[in-house]
Amino acid sequence: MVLDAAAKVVGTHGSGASVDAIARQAGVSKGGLLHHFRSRDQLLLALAEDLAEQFAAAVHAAVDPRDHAPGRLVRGYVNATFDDLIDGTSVPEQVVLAAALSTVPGVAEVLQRDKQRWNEAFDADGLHPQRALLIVRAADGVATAGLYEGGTDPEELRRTRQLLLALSRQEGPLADL
Amino acid sequence: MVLDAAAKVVGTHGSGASVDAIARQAGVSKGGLLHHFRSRDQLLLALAEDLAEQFAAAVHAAVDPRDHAPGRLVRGYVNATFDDLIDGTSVPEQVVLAAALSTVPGVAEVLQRDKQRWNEAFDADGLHPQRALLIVRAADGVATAGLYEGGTDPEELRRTRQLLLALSRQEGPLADL
DNA sequence: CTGAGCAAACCGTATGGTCGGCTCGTAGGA
DNA sequence: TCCTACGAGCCGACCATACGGTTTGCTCAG
Repeated sequence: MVLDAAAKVVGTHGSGASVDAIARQAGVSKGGLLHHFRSRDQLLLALAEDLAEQFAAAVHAAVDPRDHAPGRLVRGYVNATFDDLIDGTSVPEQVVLAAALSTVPGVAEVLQRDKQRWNEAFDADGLHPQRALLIVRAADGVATAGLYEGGTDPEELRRTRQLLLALSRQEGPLADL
Repeated sequence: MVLDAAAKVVGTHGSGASVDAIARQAGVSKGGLLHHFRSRDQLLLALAEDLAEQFAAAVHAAVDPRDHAPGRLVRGYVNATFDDLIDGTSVPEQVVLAAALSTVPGVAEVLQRDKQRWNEAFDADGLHPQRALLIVRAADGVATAGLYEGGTDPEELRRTRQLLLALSRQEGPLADL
């Protein structure tokens, strides 16, 4: 798809990626590309929305259908994040993309709305809010950190994932830890 | 300073910020700016290095000199992150910058080396490695998340900070939480 | 007098966006 | 069934502008 090509180019060349470059990667001409997206900014905006959608789909796909305990969405979030972090590179790519795109007009609002939706979903997930927040933020942090290195130790990733999952299976506040 | 101006422009306009724009923000001409930095890429590289340095200085300044217990550096890291997250906006800005710059040739290596140094420093901090990792990644995640919203609830930030600090004052593995 | 610091004009190139035209699938009339 | 008209999708040439980097020359401290 066109947006996949855009994601690849923006991921490697930053938010300043040229329409030419994206079009070439997508196998179309610049004129053809701008026939679908009125302008470069609209293209990047569509990319941001697609990104958020893709990640949400990955999370919901990672939720265990047999899991009905509180925190199931949090566990899906953690698993989706770490899955892509271990064998693919798509999540860190998404982090770069989100950050790179955050300077494009309109994208900040999209990301903000998306984050708001996540917060509400976590609130409805049954876990103590602070506990859910800590777990999700830690997963975010691991994904962000995964950006800067050639690849984190897979064994460490596995342990961290297990720890976060274990934390999500307890309830109540974290204050007494 | 010139790099501060560069940080501001790159933070708002992305890694594609023009030399002109940075020069104007810094109050010098493009020619004058390129007199100090051979090229645009060198300027952005210097910016990345300065960024890493500034953050490291903030962390070390946030370490309580009377604190000699294991995890003191982790606590400094947490405090530095949350301090800037609450009253300034410089840390989220640093996150945007790091991500935006990560596509600039050479910057990825700088950030990677910096991250490696942090890992070593945390290893020498006396805390159980997995515990330190969780705390630091959670702080990173909170900083990253702070990007997308107009501002997280300060009270929630305060509580999260206290939680992370409390976690850093216990020792041993986290498995039994 | 000299050289560092800076400004401004300048150059070739790359960019975002527009435009005329080409191709082809298809609706519809005979 | 055949022919025609049409419109969506796409291409490649084109234009004005903005870009990175170089060069020239001014200013002023030592």
